[in-house]
Parts: sequence; C-alpha cells; structure tokens
Amino acid sequence: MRLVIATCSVDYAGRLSAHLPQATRLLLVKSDGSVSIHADDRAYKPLNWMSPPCTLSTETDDTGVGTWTVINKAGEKLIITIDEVHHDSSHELGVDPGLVKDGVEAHLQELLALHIDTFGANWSLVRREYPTPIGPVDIVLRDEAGAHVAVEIKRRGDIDGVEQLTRYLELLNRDPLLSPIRGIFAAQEIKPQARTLAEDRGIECVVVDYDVLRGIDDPSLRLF
Amino acid sequence: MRLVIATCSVDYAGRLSAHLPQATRLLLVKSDGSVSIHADDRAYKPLNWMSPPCTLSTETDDTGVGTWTVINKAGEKLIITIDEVHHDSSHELGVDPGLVKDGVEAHLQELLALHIDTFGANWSLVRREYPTPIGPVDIVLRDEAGAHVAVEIKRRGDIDGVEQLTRYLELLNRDPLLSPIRGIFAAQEIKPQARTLAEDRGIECVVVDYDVLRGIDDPSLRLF
DNA sequence: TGATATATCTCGAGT
DNA sequence: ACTCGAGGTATATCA
Repeated sequence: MRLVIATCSVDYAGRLSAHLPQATRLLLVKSDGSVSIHADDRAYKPLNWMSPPCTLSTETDDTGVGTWTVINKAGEKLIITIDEVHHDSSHELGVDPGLVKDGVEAHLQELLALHIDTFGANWSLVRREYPTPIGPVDIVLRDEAGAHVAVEIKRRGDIDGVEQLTRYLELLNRDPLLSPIRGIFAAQEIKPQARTLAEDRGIECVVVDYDVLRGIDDPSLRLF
Repeated sequence: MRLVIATCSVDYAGRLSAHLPQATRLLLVKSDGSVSIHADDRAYKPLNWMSPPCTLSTETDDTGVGTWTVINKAGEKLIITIDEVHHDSSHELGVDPGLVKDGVEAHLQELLALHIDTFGANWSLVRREYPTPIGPVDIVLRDEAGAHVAVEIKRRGDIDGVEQLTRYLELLNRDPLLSPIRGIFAAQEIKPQARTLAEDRGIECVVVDYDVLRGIDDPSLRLF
C-alpha cells in the first residue's frame, strides 16, 4: 500500500466525465492495483477512484511531480496531474483475514424460518426462497387453518418492500394451488409510510427483534 | 488527515455486528472526525468505518499501542485495538473544492427534451419537470395525434422506475385536461424485470444512447 | 457471463 | 429530522 499526499488535479472519463480542481488530497494505491483519491472528509467514499483490475503508469520527475494515468479494461481512464508531493510512503500489509458479519437480512430470514411460531401457533413452513417468475418469495407458510401466507423480510421495512410483496401476492394469487394467499411484512424496523401502505392493502406488519430471535435460538445466551 | 499503519483488531456494533481479526491495516482519520479502516485491496470500500458526525477517543501508550473508540450519536460503536504502530503521520489538506460531473440523469433529461423526435415524428414538448403532488414528471409530451405522454427517464431502468411512472400515470389520468395519458419508460439500459413489468402495464420502453443524443446535439463532435 | 437482491449502502437535496 | 432519489453505486449469489 502506497500513501501519497499531493497537490493535484484529477480527470475521470468513463461511465461519466468528472473533474477535480487542484487541491491537496490523499492518493491511495493498493497492492491490487487500485487507486483512490480521498479528501479530508467522508469516511466511506473517495472523491474519485479506479477499481481493480487496472493499470497505473506514472510519468514523474524526481520530486514526484508529473502525471499518473490509470486505465482499466473497459477503457475508463483516470488522469492525476501532480503539482507537488507532500508525503510518499509505502507499506507491506499482507492479505487481510477479512470481515466477520452478523445481523444481515439473510440471518434474519434463517432465524425466522426456524421460529415460525413468531407468526402464530401451529403454523408450518412451506418453503424458504419460494420461486416465482419475478423473483423468490422469502418465506411461504401455512397458518393454523391451512391457508397460505407469503412473508417478505427486510432489515429496514421501507415502502419498496411492501410494493415487492404486493407484486408477489398478485402473482401467487393467480395460482389455484396457493390462492387465497395473504401477506406478512416482517422487519426489524417498519417505517410509518410502509406500515400505512401495507395495512391499506391488507398486509400484516410484524416487527421482529433480531436479538430476541437469536435468544430463542440459543436459550443459553439468555443467561447473559 | 491522520494516516496510521497498525497491526490491529476491530469490533463494530451498530446496525449490525462485525469483527476484524488481528492484521496490519491502514487507519484513516479525517478532519471531520470520521475513521475508516482499509486493507490492501478493494479500492472503494473500507473494511470498517464510522461516518461523521462521530467522536474518536484514544487510550494509547507512547508507542501508540492501546484502544481507539469511535462513537456516533446513534450509539453505533467502533472499537479498534492497536497492537503495534508501523507508521503515524498527520497532514493538513484544507477543504476540497469538490467534484464536477457530466453525464448524469439530469443531462440525459435535458438532451431528451431537446430531441423529442427520439420518441416519434411531429411530437411536441408540453414541459419538463411537470409538477404533480407526488413529485415532478420528467417530461410530458403530446404525440402526433395530440394525445399526452408522460416520460420517466433513468440512466439504469429498473423496477423502481416503472413503479414511479405508474404512480404518476394513475394520478395524471384523473386530470381531465391530460387524460388519457400513457407512459414511456426511457433509459440507457432497461433491466428485463423492469421491461416485463412495464409492458404488463402498457408502458412503452425506449432505450436511449447518451452519446448518440450528444452527437445529434452537437454534430461537430461526429467528426472525431 | 448475465441477472438479481442486498448494503452498516453513501450522499445530497428537498420538505 | 425524515424522506426520496441517484450512484462511475459496489458486491455477492445464483442461473
């Protein structure tokens, strides 16, 4: 990894055109060949960048002043004009062991499929990822009376999720083997607008608590 | 901006939980207080981060070994355990003048409004950004027979754009001055799912080419 | 390889 | 403070 603090201007021509006027910035060159240009704000996003695979070629004098050109296979081009170098150092980092995550939508779906009783007593699982021509339904269940229920799961319940479930329900209700099928919108957090729309369409809203589900999953955790 | 290369492990608890085992990484502390942790690959994405506004408090000895804690107002927490510091430098960058972009959706809309003949011969522009209570319709036109047409423009046409246009059409068709009004979904690229949904709803799909439009706009560019 | 859904999505504009 | 839309979205999964 190479870190350069430099006064520079930048031009990008690719999926769109972009230009950065002259200023002092961080140029971050990673060992996978990628280059990103950071200002002194916004943790996440660089001002400009080139993702790997790409090639960096530099034409600079002994003070580092000159031009960097980064090109990828699609012909996208990033041109960095360096006017002054304030810092330049390289560091050997090695391969990163990577990130371990817990609590994304997939986990929520797994846990809910294990705890059908979250929805009602004596309900049964038909299947997870129930396939349809417009995409898989997260979970399909049968309630205590044997009626079908389609469940859409989101971490954050937004209006888009309600629309998605509505499309599924419209389609599934055309299937005589499933019809009539109703919907449940399950999320850790449901926005008021989404709740209103869902209830207006006869879709039940269920707020689920990931930690509680995980607690049920492994009762020993409840001791803590 | 402070650049630290350190052997560290990281725990994040917030919107989800995440853990990074011990390894050598770049810790990037920006002047807005944000912190991001980069491995030596993936240009775009830090392994972990905390966006501003947030506060960093450090408990370290004179070699830099110790713990950094970053907290934001929502209670999200990033804990960095530093085992060894390999580099530590700070740099004054100043405020960045910012990025100038060309080729985004707004430009596509301008170009299409200039080239109504993209949709059909002898069509006329009613107006751009046609106001409605649920937001402006990108373009409203009249076709060669005088019938109204609402156009929704996207760079990438996916299902959300079709839903958006559907809402507009439903509303505009209640206006006796416009009704009946039909829809056209125009994008540089239209996803199959979106096309299916649009056609199911009687919405025409048009794929537009930004470069061609720009070429028509300024014929001199065609010489190159 | 293409299509689809998720993301600690980020970020900015408007209300 | 919240919502909505755009993004060079990026990234993973699955056909």
